[in-house]
Amino acid sequence: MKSLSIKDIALKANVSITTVSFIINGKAKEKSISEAVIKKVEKIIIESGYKPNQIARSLRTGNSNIIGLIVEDISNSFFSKVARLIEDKAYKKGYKIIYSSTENSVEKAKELINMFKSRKVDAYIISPVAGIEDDIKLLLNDNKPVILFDRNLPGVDTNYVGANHFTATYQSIESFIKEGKKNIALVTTDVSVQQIIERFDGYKQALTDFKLPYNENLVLKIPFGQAEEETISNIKELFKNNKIDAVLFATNYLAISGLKAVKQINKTIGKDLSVIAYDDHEAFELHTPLISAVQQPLEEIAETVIKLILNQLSSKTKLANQQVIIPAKLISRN
Amino acid sequence: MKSLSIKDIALKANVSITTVSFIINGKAKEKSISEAVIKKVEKIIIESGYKPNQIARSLRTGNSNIIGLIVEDISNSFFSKVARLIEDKAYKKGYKIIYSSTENSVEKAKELINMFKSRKVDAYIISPVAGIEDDIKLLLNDNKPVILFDRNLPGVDTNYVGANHFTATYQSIESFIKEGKKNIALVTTDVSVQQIIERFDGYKQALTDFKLPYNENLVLKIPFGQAEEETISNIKELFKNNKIDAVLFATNYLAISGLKAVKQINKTIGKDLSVIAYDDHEAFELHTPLISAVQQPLEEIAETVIKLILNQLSSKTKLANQQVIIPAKLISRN
DNA sequence: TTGATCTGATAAATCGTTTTATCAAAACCA
DNA sequence: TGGTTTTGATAAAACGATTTATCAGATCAA
Repeated sequence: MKSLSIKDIALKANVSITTVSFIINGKAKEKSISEAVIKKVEKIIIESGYKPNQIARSLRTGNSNIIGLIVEDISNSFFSKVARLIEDKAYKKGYKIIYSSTENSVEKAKELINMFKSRKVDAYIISPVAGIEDDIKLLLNDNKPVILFDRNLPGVDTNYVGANHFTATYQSIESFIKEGKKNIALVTTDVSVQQIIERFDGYKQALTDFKLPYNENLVLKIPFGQAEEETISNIKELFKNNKIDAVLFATNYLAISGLKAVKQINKTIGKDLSVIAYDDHEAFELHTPLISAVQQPLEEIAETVIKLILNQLSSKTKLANQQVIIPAKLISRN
Repeated sequence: MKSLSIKDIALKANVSITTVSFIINGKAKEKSISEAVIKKVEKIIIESGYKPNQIARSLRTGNSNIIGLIVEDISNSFFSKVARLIEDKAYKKGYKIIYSSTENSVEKAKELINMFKSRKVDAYIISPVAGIEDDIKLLLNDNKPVILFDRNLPGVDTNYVGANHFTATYQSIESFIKEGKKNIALVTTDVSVQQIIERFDGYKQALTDFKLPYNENLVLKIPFGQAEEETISNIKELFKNNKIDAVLFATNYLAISGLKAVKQINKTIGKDLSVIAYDDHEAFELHTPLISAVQQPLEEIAETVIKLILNQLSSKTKLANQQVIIPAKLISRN
């Protein structure tokens, strides 16, 4: 059951391999192949169901029509939704996406980059972890388009698409304060990636601007990858040990654990406790009461990422790097 | 910035390309290469950071160490979670996964299979749509391992891993009946894939066995891919036009839409309306009241899929096809 | 001593494309 | 007419690995 090669087609059509190749690649006109030959070869290709071997093609041309997408965790709904949108849009332009999760491990991220590199992907979309700056610089030296998204990597000069995490966080805290809240907690993760830091900074800045004291006991940093039960018990501790009347969760999975924690202790969300989650989730629209959330414009992020990539892939000259900051918006569900 | 090739390494080490290749592939002993040469070449490889070009390797060997995973929709949490588990497990065995979504389109599914085929993936994990039977048979003829999961394809003789949808549905309906419910609705989709049909059959069989009439007005089939607002309004209609005291949602996203619908009309889940969702979701654990759900054992499914694949990849002879049915369990959260 | 086996290594074919260089014949031009 | 350009097509090199066949010299067995 060997699959057909261009050679078989050439044989059947009684022309050379070169001719077939030109026809396949739409260079027939340019290379002045006669109409009759084009027709004949095309007919044979269709009838035989011949599909060019992409591996051989990639080996020769050095590109693959594949874009590599590296995210933190494909099972997180934020990433899976963005991935799906990116996939759709890329697909329409003839590009395929292959994705993989880093789980925030520097080592795995490096391995993935190497894997993609040895597969000759044409471009990279990366939600990076700190520590892979040099690997990314290598890609850039290699003239491969690299778009960072969701979080930037200070020290790497490339394209970035992300939401305005600082402002969105600031506004969330501001809204708590305007409700009259005074003891505002932040539940975040311990990974030091830029978007998490920005969220932390937005929190602190809002407190300062509105003349509330910053109390580090109200900031809980959950280790990334920690089992959920432990996270829930950490959060219960937080509430037990402190007087808290509002809480911002810096990621949607933390908010989910947090809501479970709140359920287990005797707190009711509403008057005595306000909650905002960062990154929306179906659960928040269904929760009783509804949970407010900071919503990143997924569609717009995906669209921008793809646009930047395609621009670069189609331009022969190196384009100026762009930093696209897209506003995130607080969806108040009170 | 050309990347290094095996030729460069051979040159530097002053040996032949063949020798380097043997060393890279661990055949040095077998091919009786001297210890000294092995050491020298390995040193150069490490120092130079040489990584073999996988494309060239694939072209020559015909395989890729890549497994293709085709799901219905990667942004559905059931699939993204299974995908992530499969990815982890495959990764540990040196295989990479590339995934893509079919969106239940026959055409897109065929295209994806072709894309994977022309990339020479070593094996296929597919959550199929009806209509791609012939394409799958071609893969099998080609001696590529194919594992169907989540839903089987009658008429294709290959491996299958999935939950016992019939029994789980039957038990769900049975539990409604034991609560004393008499007007039990089913909200499902219009796609005629096996797992959906099984769920439907389980529903009907349970009604029959417990001597309840089957009323087709109580079965709502939502077109796949329909906008959520419309789904919600369909479900509201269902409740408006019928006396319903229990409802089984055949997928988690339908359950989410359904819960939103219930929220909008004046129904309260509890005494007057019981709800079970098929496939669990974070939202159900947080909902007030808690929502019961049929939980598929994701970990076990992923584990079994990978095991079947690896067995086949490592065995030279064709193994007998296996149909692994894993029990799904009803998590009662009342 | 001679033929056989082992040791250590390599040259060259191969995988299936794309692309460059080349060529013969026809058409054009002055 | 003879030189130049166009037309229509091809042969062969290249991409970067793996693998088969081959080889010279050393060792061994009888």
